[in-house]
Formats: sequence, structure tokens, C-alpha cells
Amino acid sequence: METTRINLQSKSLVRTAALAKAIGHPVRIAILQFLSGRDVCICGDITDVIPLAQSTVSQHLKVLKEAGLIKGDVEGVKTCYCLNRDGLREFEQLFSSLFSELNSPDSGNCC
Amino acid sequence: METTRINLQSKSLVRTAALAKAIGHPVRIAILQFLSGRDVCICGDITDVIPLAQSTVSQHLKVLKEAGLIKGDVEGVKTCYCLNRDGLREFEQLFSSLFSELNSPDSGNCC
DNA sequence: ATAATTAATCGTAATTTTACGATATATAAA
DNA sequence: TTTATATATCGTAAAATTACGATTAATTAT
Repeated sequence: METTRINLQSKSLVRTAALAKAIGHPVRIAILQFLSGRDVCICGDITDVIPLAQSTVSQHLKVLKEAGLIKGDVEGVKTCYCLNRDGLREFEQLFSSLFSELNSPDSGNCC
Repeated sequence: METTRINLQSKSLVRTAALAKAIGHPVRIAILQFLSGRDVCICGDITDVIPLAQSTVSQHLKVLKEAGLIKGDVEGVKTCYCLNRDGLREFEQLFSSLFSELNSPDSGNCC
């Protein structure tokens, strides 16, 4: 048969999956959307609009930050969160290349 | 303050998150890529190229199928899996509108 | 100096995910 | 009919996720 095993450790594979996982929750997408709708860095207002405990929102923010999708700057007693443009760009690129791969003409359509 | 609570049950929000979650694992992305690289419907060859137990691969296939990203047709003793074009299109659309939302000009870039 | 405020972190419980081997089921081959 | 094959499902264990309230740490206000 001689089928080559797939390398599950491929950099872009792992990174794409991690980014997808990071936005794989309604609350986290909502946070990104909320941040995008502001031209000023908002901070803990996020907690006000998300109907969850402060600690839970903080956890979701951490996930987004660790995935590189948002940035957070401490400003006094508050923390200023905003979108991470670089992370979003990377995300968009990885996804568009994934989609173009999945849409390649040699992809069958038998079912 | 008068801040409007975010509706976390929004159809597209929930659906986008579910799709993202479905591809939020390297194995599942690898399966999609493998399926796209074939012009014939392959079946259990997936199990051969993924270095995981058959039952585990089957579970991942189920996740992808339930998310509407692949289709599976039983053909005799084998099962023929292939990409679900409609699901992928939907995915692409939801993601592109999410990205354009996140890239809107009024989105701040203060950090 | 003390009190109030913001937000992260801790501890915890409930649920979900991921992986495995074993088993069941259904078809095809002998 | 019996045997082999492919694949789904079951049972289970370990780990991760999600949510919460309580606490802590840091800063600002009194």
C-alpha cells in the first residue's frame, strides 16, 4: 500500500487547529466582535456585556490572549484589551490557504 | 451605563463557534486535507494514514460529520467519506464575514 | 493610612474531549 | 454456512474545558 503517514505535528496544522480552537466558543467570538466595534481600547466593559461571571470572562480573555488574537495592557487598576492585528492576519492567512486547499479542483465530489 | 448585553445564542455566533470547534483539532484538519487531495471517494484509508487507533479516527470522523463538514456513505462493508461542499461553503462564508467584521475600519488599534 | 475598585488567580465541580481496547454489526469472501 | 473484513459503538480512563465564588494583588480614591 505504501501510504505515507500524515505528520500531525506540522507547524501550520497545529497552529491552525489552535487558532480554530481558540475561537471555538461563542463567548470568545463575541468578545472579538465587541473589541472590534470600538475605536478606543475598552477594558473591563467586556464583563458588563457578557452575561457570565467576571472570572469566567477573564479565563476566556486569557485563552484569546494566549492564542495571539488579542492583546492586554495593564493601565493602572484596569486592563486594556484590544484585537491583535498580527494574530488576526495570521489566522486569516492560515484559513484562506486551508480553504483554497480544500477547494482545489482535484478534490472529489462523489457523494 | 446602559450597556446592552450580548446575545450569546445568536444563530451565526453559535454556528461559527461550532464549526471552528470542529476543526479545532489537528487530526480533523488533517482528515479534511486528506479527503480534499483525492478525486475518488476514499474510505477507511484514513485510518491507515492517521497514527491513531481506528476507534479514535472514527470518533473524529463523527465530529466532522455532525458539524456538516464531511459526508459518509456506507458502501458495502466500507464507508465512503468525502468533503461536504455545502458545509465548507457555509464555513467559508461565516468566517469571511467574521473577518471582515473584525477588520472593519472603526476597529481600534490602540495597543 | 484606609477603603474601594479592577482584574487576575485559586480551588473546585460538572461536563466534554480525547484516546484506547474490546465488542458488535453488517457485508463480502471462502 | 462459516470466516474474514471494515467500521461503528461501547466502556472507560485521563485530561481539558467551562463555569462559579472566593481570594489576592495592585492601583486609585478618600
